Amino acid sequence: MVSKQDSDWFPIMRLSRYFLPVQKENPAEAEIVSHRLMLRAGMIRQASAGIYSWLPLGYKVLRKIEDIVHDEQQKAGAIPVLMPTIQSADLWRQSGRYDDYGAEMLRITDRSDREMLYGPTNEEQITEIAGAGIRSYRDLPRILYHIQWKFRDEVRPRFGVMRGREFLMKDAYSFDLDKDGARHSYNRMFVSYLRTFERMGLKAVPMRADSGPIGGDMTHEFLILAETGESAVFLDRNLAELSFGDSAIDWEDASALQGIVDRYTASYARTDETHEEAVFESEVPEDRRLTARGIEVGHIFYFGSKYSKPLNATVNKPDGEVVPFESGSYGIGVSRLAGAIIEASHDDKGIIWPEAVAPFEVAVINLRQGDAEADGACEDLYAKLNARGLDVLYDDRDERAGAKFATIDLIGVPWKLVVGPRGLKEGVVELVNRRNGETENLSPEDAMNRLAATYGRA
RNA sequence: CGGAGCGUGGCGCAGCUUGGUAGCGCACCUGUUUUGGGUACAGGGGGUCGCAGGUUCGAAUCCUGCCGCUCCGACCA
Repeated sequence: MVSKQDSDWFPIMRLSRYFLPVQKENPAEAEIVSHRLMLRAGMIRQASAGIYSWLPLGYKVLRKIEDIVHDEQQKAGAIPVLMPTIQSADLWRQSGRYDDYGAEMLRITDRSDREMLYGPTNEEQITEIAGAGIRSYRDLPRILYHIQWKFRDEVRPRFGVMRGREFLMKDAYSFDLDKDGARHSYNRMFVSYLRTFERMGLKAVPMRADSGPIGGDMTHEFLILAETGESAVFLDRNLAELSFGDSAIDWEDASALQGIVDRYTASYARTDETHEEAVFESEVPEDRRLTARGIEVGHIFYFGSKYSKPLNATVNKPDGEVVPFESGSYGIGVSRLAGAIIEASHDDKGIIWPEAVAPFEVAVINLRQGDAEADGACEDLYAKLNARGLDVLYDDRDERAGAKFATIDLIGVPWKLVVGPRGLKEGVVELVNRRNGETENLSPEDAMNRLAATYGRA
């Protein structure tokens, strides 16, 4: 488990002083459940088509998702950088994509009539950076990544942040001397993705992607299984049951990584784009054939010297030969994940956040605001939970119990600590699990210990 | 890009056909009441009716143009 994040950025919170514009009614424009819930829970507000502001609650979730992605990228050996959103057209002319990319690319001219663009992706830019900074085979391999806003002028933005025009993406780029090295880098990212999504409480399955003009087997999409997914997916049920748990990984051991990748790619798993029914039926026994829907949250591919060649990003080999980098790129839709997690985890009351990405880890609910005993007990719990490193929201609004439960359930806090005069007379508070509704009456101390243990805090 | 539709307080909507100076529910404010899963009553604040032009004594309503947004389909983290 991650430790409580960024407490300086996200100070402890009591709801009476927070900014949480929740709505009782469904916005008319929101068709899918994650979009509806994000609007109702006050996570986002639309600025224009496919462009959103992230309000405090949504921003907090986004940051928690980012934290996990950062952590897993770096564990896998990738190095963080930050490239600009605005790029010069020149680089894109060199790679030949300035004309190829078409209307999806937002083009801008500055005051000197220079042609600029709001980056839809960063292959050109990172290749230029790597080319300038890496001269020798001794400097390889390297994987650089950043998490940055992208803009793609989609013809039809929809589904809230699931397909916005502006979106936050983690994109990593690998640089290797040869194809074997590139495969190792590819496998690092492959395994990193499995861990990343698993940590977020998601079941993401790698599926063979359309390899396009480059060809080869080194391209996979990672899809979360969710009823409302955009793509139909076909897979061996066994794949959906694989998991890492806590097992350690030796990222430098190329053959070990290859073993993991092989295990996850041994069984049939494809989207409707590459699906072949005959192959599906011959490779997967009938009782293991799973047909479902999925949301694409990651995409990795190897593209060799597609960019290094035209951009002249080269490196010296031991024998003095000068060769272009062998590269791949590896994307995770960070802002999309916020929506995708909700698609995969909600009920009719609202969002059910997996603990690792929940905006708040526990909500203290005061059933009788203004009652001296209840107020005192809540303040005490609030202070102590904070001191123990838990991300706690105290619902201290002067509202009835029902309104508090409705709000807290809507915004999906995984645990509720329910405090009222009645329970306090017996010396207990209620610890309620959002997902299954299970309730336990515990002493305040026991309840806090239980929460700390759940989140791996002292 | 092809097809359909919608813009009226923060949200959900009615009013438009048949022009007469804007209404309902939620939310918000005040008071009373209530208090262990969205209390009840009373009072109240808030809207250039997307924008511009036109017709008319008078336009949310009719006409023209523009802008914005959504949905279905083809394309993508």
